[in-house]
Amino acid sequence: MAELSELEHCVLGVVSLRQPCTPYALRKVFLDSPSAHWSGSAGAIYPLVRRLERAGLLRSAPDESSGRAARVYRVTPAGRRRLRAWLAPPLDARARFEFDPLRLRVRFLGALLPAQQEAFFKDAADALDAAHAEAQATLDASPLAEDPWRHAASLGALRAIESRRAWLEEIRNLLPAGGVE
Amino acid sequence: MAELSELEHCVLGVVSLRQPCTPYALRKVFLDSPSAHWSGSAGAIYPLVRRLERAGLLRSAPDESSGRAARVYRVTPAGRRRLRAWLAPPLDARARFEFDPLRLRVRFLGALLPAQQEAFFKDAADALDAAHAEAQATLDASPLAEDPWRHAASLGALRAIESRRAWLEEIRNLLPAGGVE
DNA sequence: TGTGACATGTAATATGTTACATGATTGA
DNA sequence: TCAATCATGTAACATATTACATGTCACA
Repeated sequence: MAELSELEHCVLGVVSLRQPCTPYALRKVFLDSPSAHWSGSAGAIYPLVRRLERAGLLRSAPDESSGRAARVYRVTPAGRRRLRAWLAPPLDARARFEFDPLRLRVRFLGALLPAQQEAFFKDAADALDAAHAEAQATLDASPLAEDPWRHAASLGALRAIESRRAWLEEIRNLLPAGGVE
Repeated sequence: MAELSELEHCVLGVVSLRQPCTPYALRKVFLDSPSAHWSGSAGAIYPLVRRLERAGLLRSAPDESSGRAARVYRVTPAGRRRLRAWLAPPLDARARFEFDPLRLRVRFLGALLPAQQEAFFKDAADALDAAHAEAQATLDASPLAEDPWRHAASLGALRAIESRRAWLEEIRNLLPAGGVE
C-alpha cells in the first residue's frame, strides 16, 4: 500500500490502543465520537481492516470468546512502524490546518438577511455552548493519569470550542450593527 | 437533488460571490486555499457544476470573452434559496465540530518514543507558527470594509491557529517531563 | 422461546482524487 | 513560431455512505 488515508492511519492507531480488537469495537469508537467526520459505517471499516491485513499492517485471529464469525485484530511490527511514520516529524502538510464547517458557513453569511444573520449567531452560540458542555464532560471522563494522550486530545477539543465561541463573539461585535450586505 | 454535500453547498456560495464565474475560476479558489480539505481537482468541479445546473441551482451561458469552450455560471433563485437553507438555523449537526488532524495525531502520540514526542512538539509548533504568519497575511489582505465575511472567516482561521498553538504549549507543560507511555 | 438489540458483513451508490488528453493563450 | 502554461474536460480508480441481509446473544 503506497499511501494510507487519514482514516486508515487512525484505525491503525485505535487498534494499537485497544488490541486485541474486533471490527465492531473499532466502529464503536467512531460511532460514539461526537465528531461527524467519520461515520464508522460498516461498509468503511470491514473492508478497511481487511485491506490493512492484506498489506501486513494488521493481523487477525478468530475470536475464541464468541460464537460469532468474529476476528480480533492486532497491529503488526510493520503496522507499528507505519503508525510511527505517520506521527513523526515532519508534520504532513494536510495536518497543518483544521477544517471548521462553522467558519465555512460564516464566509457566506452575506447571503442571509440581517435578521437571519442575527439568528445564525444566536443559534451557533447555543450549539457551541452545548458542545462545550459535552466536551467538558468528555474531558472529565478522561483523567490525565489514566491516558495522558486521551486527556490531551479531549482538552484540545474543549479549547477549540472555546476559541470558536470567542471568535463568534468577536466578529459579532466587529460587524456593523444591523447586519451586512 | 435530495441533499447537497458540504462541497456542493460551498460551491453554491462561491459562485454567488463571484458570478459570473467559470469553473476554472471556481477551482482556483480551492487550489489557492491553504486548506487541504478540498483539492479543487477538475474531476470534482466540472461534474459538480453540471450536477448543480441539472438540479436547477446554477445556470450557465457561453463565455463571450473567450475563444475557449468555456461557460460561465450563475446561481438561480432556487440555488439562492438552497444556499440560505444551508446557512440558516438550525445549524447542521455536522457543523458543530471542527476536525483537527493535529489533534488526531496527538491522540496516538504514545506510540512514539519520548524523544520523538518532543520532536513532534517542536515540529508542530514550527508548523503552526508558519501557518500563523500565513493566516495573518491573509487577514491583512482581507480588509473588513471590503468584505466583512471574508474578514471574519480569515480572522477565524487565525484564531484557530492561535488556539491550537496555545493548547500545544498547555499539554506540553501538562505532560510528565521526559515523555509518556 | 421469541423478540429486540448486537454484531458481521455485502451491495449499490455517490463523491472526490489522480492521471491523462486536448485545445487556447501568452510571451520569448 | 514554438514552448510553456492556462483552461476544459474525461477516465480509471479509491474510498466512504446508506441500505440491506443475516446470524447471534441477552433476557423477559
